[in-house]
Amino acid sequence: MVLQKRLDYGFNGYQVPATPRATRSARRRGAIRKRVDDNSMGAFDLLATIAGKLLLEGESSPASSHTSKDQCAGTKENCLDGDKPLKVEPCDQGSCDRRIPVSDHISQGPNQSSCSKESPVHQNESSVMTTSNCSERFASDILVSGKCKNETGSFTSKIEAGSSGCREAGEFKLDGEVKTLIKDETNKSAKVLIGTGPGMCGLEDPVVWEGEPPALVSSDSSTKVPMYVDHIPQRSFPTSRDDVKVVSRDDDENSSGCTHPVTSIKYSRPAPSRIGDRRIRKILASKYWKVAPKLKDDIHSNSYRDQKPNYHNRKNCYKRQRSQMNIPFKKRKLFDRNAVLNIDEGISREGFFDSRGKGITGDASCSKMQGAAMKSSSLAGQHSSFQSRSSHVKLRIKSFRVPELFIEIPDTATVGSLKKTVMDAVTAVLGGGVCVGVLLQGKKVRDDNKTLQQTGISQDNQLDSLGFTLEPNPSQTPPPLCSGDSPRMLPCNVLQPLTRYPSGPTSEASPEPHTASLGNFIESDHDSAPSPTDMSAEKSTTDSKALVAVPDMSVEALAVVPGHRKSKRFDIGQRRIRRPFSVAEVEALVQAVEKLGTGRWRDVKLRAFDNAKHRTYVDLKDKWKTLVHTARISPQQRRGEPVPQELLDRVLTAHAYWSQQQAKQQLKQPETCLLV
DNA sequence: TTTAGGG
DNA sequence: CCCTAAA
Repeated sequence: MVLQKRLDYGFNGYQVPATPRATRSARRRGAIRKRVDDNSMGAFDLLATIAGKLLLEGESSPASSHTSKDQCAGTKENCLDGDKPLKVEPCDQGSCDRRIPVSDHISQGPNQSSCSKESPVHQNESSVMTTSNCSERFASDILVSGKCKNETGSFTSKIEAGSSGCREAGEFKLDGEVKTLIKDETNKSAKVLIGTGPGMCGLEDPVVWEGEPPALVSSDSSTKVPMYVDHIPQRSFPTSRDDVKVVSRDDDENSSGCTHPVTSIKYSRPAPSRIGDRRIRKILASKYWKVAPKLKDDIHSNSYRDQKPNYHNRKNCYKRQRSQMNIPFKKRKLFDRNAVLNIDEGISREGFFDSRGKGITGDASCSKMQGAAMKSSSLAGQHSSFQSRSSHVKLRIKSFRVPELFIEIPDTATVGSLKKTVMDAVTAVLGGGVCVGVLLQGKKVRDDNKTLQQTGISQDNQLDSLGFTLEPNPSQTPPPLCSGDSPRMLPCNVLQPLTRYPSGPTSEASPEPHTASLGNFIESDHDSAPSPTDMSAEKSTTDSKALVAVPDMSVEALAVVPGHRKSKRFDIGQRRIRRPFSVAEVEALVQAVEKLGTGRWRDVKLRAFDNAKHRTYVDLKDKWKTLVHTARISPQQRRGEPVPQELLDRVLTAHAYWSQQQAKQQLKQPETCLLV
């Protein structure tokens, strides 16, 4: 029996808690999360190998600072006109390398503050700080591309001009495929938000707004064929765009929770980055970057003087970028925790290559994964000229496609903040754990251990068909082969983006400005949000279609992986996004506690937050704890959204009441038990 | 799984 | 919010 006594408590009526549940059969809590970090990955070998042999025409990818600078300038000039809605802001002239231009821009937006603050913080945390050129570059590129797209026709030409300069610099370039992109846009319901001006169209490609809750699925992005600035015959692989679907966890869902005024970025990649929590409302379509990094034979050697410095810079950049990322706290945290290191290192040297390699544990896994996660990019590898020495293969990668990114940003955000957001997203992707995939004649080369010779990559005729892809971190989608848990994956996880849904369970919640936009998503709160897995699957499927070359694998991989993937990788180590309780939620909580008392959090949850999946009874309990604390401290000491004093008073009253009750009950309990 | 608390 | 010991 359960004894419930009705107390006279003034409130609606408190009830004595039912008999302690303690009696319930105890369950084993067993789940232990273990986090495994696995460094060992062989996958990367292949890349490394290639990288080692790649010769970059230009300079090393890291591009010397000056080059980068040039590039920026070039881009700017060429691509941007002042009038265009989006301007690419090149970094300040010389300073490009040093600072992230974006940040500068950002200043305008509310975000800025956060950014600035954060960055330092991160730095401290990570201990790594540096300016990065990279970020800037990316940003600029991206912007440019977007712009380019708008302009389309003209665009191309412009770019080229610019690009030429850029290239030399060895920087990344974007290509825009106008046509394709446009199409995509069409397909997508999305609208470009970013640009305000009519001219904004360019944005479209880059940024797509999705009407739907971002969390879920991005529409399949159509494949796009990247154009290469180079003019080189573009082989376009119709790679599918990676659509990334953001997976959101239930928990993450509510956007309302998002407090970040600024923007949150989600990584499109399903991958496990722990980093991201953010969910995105707006999507940036992935863009293609062009990377014109040039690698020298020796990775080590990249020590060409210039390069070397670059190397460092790059590394720094990445780190910094991370630090800067807007990514919500959680994300950052994740980053920090995880594996930042891994990735960074890789990148630093080789640029993308490394990073990926590192992240990826195994090639095979990667490829598979990639399918699942995103197919990311097609490689633009144009042609590689072929080896001068018998033993070396020269490859020139003209562009990389960036995985699709989802970005959430308030309409009120400034262009500068948008830029930054995009940059951060890109950075996150890169830094987070992009994997490099190698395609040969459209097929993925899975075996990392094979030599170029063995794979045929070194053959002249093959070079043309050699492609590289940037893939989301596999970690998310562990290859079927790997046991789900396989430690390997973990490393990848780092990257895994967390997505956050904007929607707040109880609509009431969303305090944020975005809210309006988010409003649509509210439902997503309720878990309606598709699971990442699903998304990935779909996406992958789509992608696969799009991708001519690599289709099967990806599909398969997807198919296999999907189900499990999410849960595990995702969860592992992932910290839920912070979702401050809204006043309405607090009110509901208080009311429920008044009625049910403390100690019955499950009931409270069921009663008042049954539809708020992201609020667990533990959360409610914790919230109550904090409410009690908050109620006891002076208003000046309180932080966050102010809770009406009235509620706090109720909290104290109820808390006192139930505490007393509990005490009584304890005394009586023995009897009760007997009775029962 | 749920509670209860510390971190 | 997370993590965990206890129940």
